[in-house]
Order: sequence, then C-alpha cells, then structure tokens
Amino acid sequence: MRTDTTFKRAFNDMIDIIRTLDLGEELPSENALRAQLGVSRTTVRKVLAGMSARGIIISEAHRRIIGEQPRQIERYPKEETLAISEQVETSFMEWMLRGDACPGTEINEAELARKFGVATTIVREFLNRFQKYGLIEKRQNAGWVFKGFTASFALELFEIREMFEMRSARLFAALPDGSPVWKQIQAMRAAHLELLADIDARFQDFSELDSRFHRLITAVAPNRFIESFQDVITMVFHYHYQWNKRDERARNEVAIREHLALIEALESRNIASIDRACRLHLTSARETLLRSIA
Amino acid sequence: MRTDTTFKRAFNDMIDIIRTLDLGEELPSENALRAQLGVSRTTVRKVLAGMSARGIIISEAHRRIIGEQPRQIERYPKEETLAISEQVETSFMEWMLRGDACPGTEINEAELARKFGVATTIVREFLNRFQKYGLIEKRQNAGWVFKGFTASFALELFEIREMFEMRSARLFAALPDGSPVWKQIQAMRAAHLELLADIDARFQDFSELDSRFHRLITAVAPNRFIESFQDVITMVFHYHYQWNKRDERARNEVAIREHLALIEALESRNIASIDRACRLHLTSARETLLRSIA
DNA sequence: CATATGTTTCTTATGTATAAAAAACGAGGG
DNA sequence: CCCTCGTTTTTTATACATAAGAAACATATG
Repeated sequence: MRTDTTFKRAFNDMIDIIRTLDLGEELPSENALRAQLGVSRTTVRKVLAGMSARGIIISEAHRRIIGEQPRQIERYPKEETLAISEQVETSFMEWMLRGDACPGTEINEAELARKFGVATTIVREFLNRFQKYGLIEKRQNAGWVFKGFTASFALELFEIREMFEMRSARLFAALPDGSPVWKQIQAMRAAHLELLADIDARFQDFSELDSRFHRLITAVAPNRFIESFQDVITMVFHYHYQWNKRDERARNEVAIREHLALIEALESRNIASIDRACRLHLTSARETLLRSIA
Repeated sequence: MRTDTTFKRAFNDMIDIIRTLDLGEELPSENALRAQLGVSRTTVRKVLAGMSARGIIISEAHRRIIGEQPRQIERYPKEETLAISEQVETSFMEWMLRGDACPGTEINEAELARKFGVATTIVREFLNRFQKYGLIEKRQNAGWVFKGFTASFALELFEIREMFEMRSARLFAALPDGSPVWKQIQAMRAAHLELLADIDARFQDFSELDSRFHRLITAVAPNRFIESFQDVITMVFHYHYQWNKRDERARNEVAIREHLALIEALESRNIASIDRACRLHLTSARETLLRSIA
C-alpha cells in the first residue's frame, strides 16, 4: 500500500555516490551509507540488493565492491520519488491556482481524491495540514471552503510579514560587531551581486535566494511562530509564481536591488534606514503580488 | 464505524427545545428544527424517531405533538456527545500537560492510538492539525517530537502576542466615535465589573470572557493569521490552566483589572496610554504563565 | 405552487489492513 | 567490547471499508 518512493530516491542518490568511487573499490559500510543517504539501514540494504541484482555492486563474503558504473538510464524517474502526499500537494496547488477555483468554492474531499487518483485519507490529511496557510476553512461534518487566493489574502499576509520582518531586521542590526552573521550577510550580498550580473540567464534562481535571505535575517532571533509563517510565504511565492511568469525577470531584478539596499541599511545599523529599506522592499513585493492576482 | 455523536448532541439539545413547549403542542417543522439544532435534516429525523420510540413525541399522520416531557435521565452523557477527534484532543492534552512528556520526547502515533483506544488514523489527523500550535514537529518517515511546553515556548508566544495585540489596540482606538464597537466595549466593561463584583464565586468564568475580550479587539481589523494565532493562545490558556489551578482566583482578578485599565485607555484614544496598558497586561500575563511553567 | 415529509445518493468520520520504512535485537569478527 | 551485517519487530504511509451524516431528489399535502 505504501509507495516505495523513499527507496527510489535513495537508489538515485546512491548512483551519485557510486559515481565518486572507482571500479573494484570497496563500498562504505551500511551505517555510513545510511547517514549519507538520510534513510534507515533497511532502505540502504534494499538499495544495495537492487544494485547487486543489476551487477552494479558485487557482494562477496563480508565485503561489497563496485562491479560496474551505473548508467543514467537506471535512475528512477522523478515522479516515482515523490511520496503520494507530495504529489497531492502539487495537484492541489495546480487545481487551486490554475483551475477555476473561485472564492467560496466548496472543496469535496471525495471528489478531489477521485480527481487526483488517490485515497480520501491522504487528501484529508493534506487539507488538514494545508489549513494553516489560511486559504481554506473546515466546516463541521461537511467539507471545506476555499476562501480564495484574493487581494485580501495578500494584504493580510503582508501585514503580518511587515511586522515580522521589521522586528527581525531591527534585532539583526542590534547584533554585536563580532557576530558571525555579518560574514554571512556579506556572503549573501556576494550571492545577490553574482545573480544580478547574470540575471538574464539565472533569474529563476532568485526564488531560492530570496527564501534564504529572509530566513537568515529571521534566524538571528528564532521564534517558531515566525518561522512557521515563513512557510506560508514560501508556499505563496513558490506556487503562485510558478503559474505566473509574467515579468518574472524584471520583478526579480527589482527585488535583488531592494535586498542589496536592505543589506546596506543593516550594515549601517541605522534603525531609520533599515525600516525604510525593509518597508520599501515589502511594499514593492506586495504590489507585485497584488498586480498578479488582479 | 463513525460514531453517532452528532445525533446524541442533537438529541440532548432537542430535549431543551421540547422543554419550552407544552404537552400536546405541535412541533416545529423538520426544517425549522434543522436550523435550530444546526444539523442536517437526516439527523433531525433520527432524533424525532428516537423521541417517538420513547413516547416523548407522538407522530400522527403528518403532524407531531408532544406526548410527555422528557426526563433528565434520558439525556446522553456528555462523553458520548464528543466526536472521537475531540476526545483525542483532550486525551493528548492531558498526556502532554500532566503526563511525563518532557521536551524532546518522541511521539509515537501507534502507541498513542493504543493508549487512547482509538485508530491510528485519527491520532495522525489530530497531530497534523495540532502541529500549528508549535509544540510538536514531524520528522520524515518517522514519528513526531514533542518540543515541550517550555519557557521559550511561552516567550515566543508572547513576543508574537504583543505585536498582534498592540497593533489591534491601536487600530481599535482609531475607529470613529460613531462606530458600534464603542458600545460593545462598554458592554465588555460592564461584564468585567460584574465578574469582579462576584469574583470569589465566579472566577472560573474569566477564561471565556478573556477570550471574548481579546477577540473583540482583534475583530475590528480582521486578519486571518492573527485570528488563527488566537487559537494558539486560547488553547494554551484553556488547557494549561485547566491543570494548573494555583492562584487562579488572584490571577484572574489581576487580569480583570488590567482589562479594565486597557478599556479605559482605549476610550481615551491616547496611543501612549494604550500601549502602556496593553504592555502591562501582557507582561503580567507572561510572567504568570512563566511562573506556572517553571 | 410552496412547504413538509419520505427516499435515495453522496460525503465524511473513523476503523482496519498491509507494504514500506524504521528501529530494535542478535551474532560474529577485528 | 565496538562495529558490521543478518533478522525480527514495530511504526508509518497509504488504501479500502462502512456507518453516520449531509445533500439532493421525489412525492404528497394544504
């Protein structure tokens, strides 16, 4: 019943590990592989068995050596490495953002399960987790209501985001000179400049950098509720912009420049300029989002 | 498989409705009852059938009249009116707050299900929903970790709470004189004074009033993320203090006075006094919570 | 024909089943 | 003994089943 996506992902990762080894070389211990692959030893052994069956690994008494280099073909396709719950997430996001789900639409667990081709249990579990994003609401003994990816959603989101980011930026600036974060922020600036230099080709890399930047600022004074809210933001940007590529290059370039301005403000330690830079960035991000919703 | 708690709750509520009617009087239509009881007509009919079987209602051709007044005995006990998912919530809270669950404890779905005497599915569903409270964390393909009801939890909670409440209080004070909220806040003050006058007997009623007060202030500028955060606060106070009765009367009396001060500040429309009153209240609430955790 | 009741169909809440994955246990070898 | 590997037990992810509840449809009655 359970899918073997963990195995398949580990198998693919194992191929990469073997690539770094020479023919005839002995493999690391199961335990070492377990740590490298981030799975249980049970799964490691399954992977090893699979590779043995394919002749990639030759198992002799109490030792395992590389028999032949695996070929690219032997990798499992990406889809098969995603747990059903992850597939449901993608399906749902697509249904929500590109489908005709308008505000107020009733969400039917059974119907979604049929549409996505999965069990109701898993749709239900997903919806329960997804609830925290504030886009759906449960009604007792009935289904869910989709509240809509609307302007008011964006406004409420950014109201909170502003409070949280201003708070973090201020705390950040208050750190002592000796703190290692100042090095990290330097590295961040370098990464931004690099991306900016090659913006035409790499503008799609911004989304990940954006998330890392904001998390770095937040991390100096950890608060689980703020971190959890960042998930909301990440989700919104990840999925929403995945289906809304309009002006993506320009949008990202603007954001990079705003980040650079904020970095400079942080380094100046001047609260007023930090507030200004922070607010400027958030306002522009909000306007961009609002424009793409309308 | 599904429990009939909805029916039992509706049945109990129906007893109260019948109490307001006279012997031989005709009952409202199924549809009217449906609206009053807040359930589906299917459930209403089941309740009516149950009452007919007991002789409380006499069904003649196309009309139903009261046959005899139901007795208190015939009510279903409270426990049977709680959905399994609600029972799981209570069980879990008790396990967490009074049991020996120290920070870092691993939470085992299967074990909890056995302990609570329910299916694993429902424990899993509960944990997924409960995740948003920031007290537990999921680990891929493994169980959950209980992060602990610790001082840092309380501090992080109050950091957010302060931001949110200050924001709401300021927006509240900015409302025009004509706004109906000023009447509501008057009523709130009256409710507080009433409770204060009878504090020795009714101190346990404070918890609900507290929640209502904070929600009233928040409601003037709705934000789904803030509202959702209030659920966290409500949960904390509801359950934590349920198992921590120390100084309850004194604690609540202090809080009531602080609320009254905040009400006065709000009415003064003076931002500085609002901030002061608000912060004072939150500081004292935080200290109280911290003291009870230590 | 509008409203109330009877009937049928669909959905949700909750239990059970099972393969995959993790963890625990155990035995040899350096 | 510590580490590695083989084996057994436990737990999780996911599917499926079904009674309770909601909703839709149908019929009757004033």
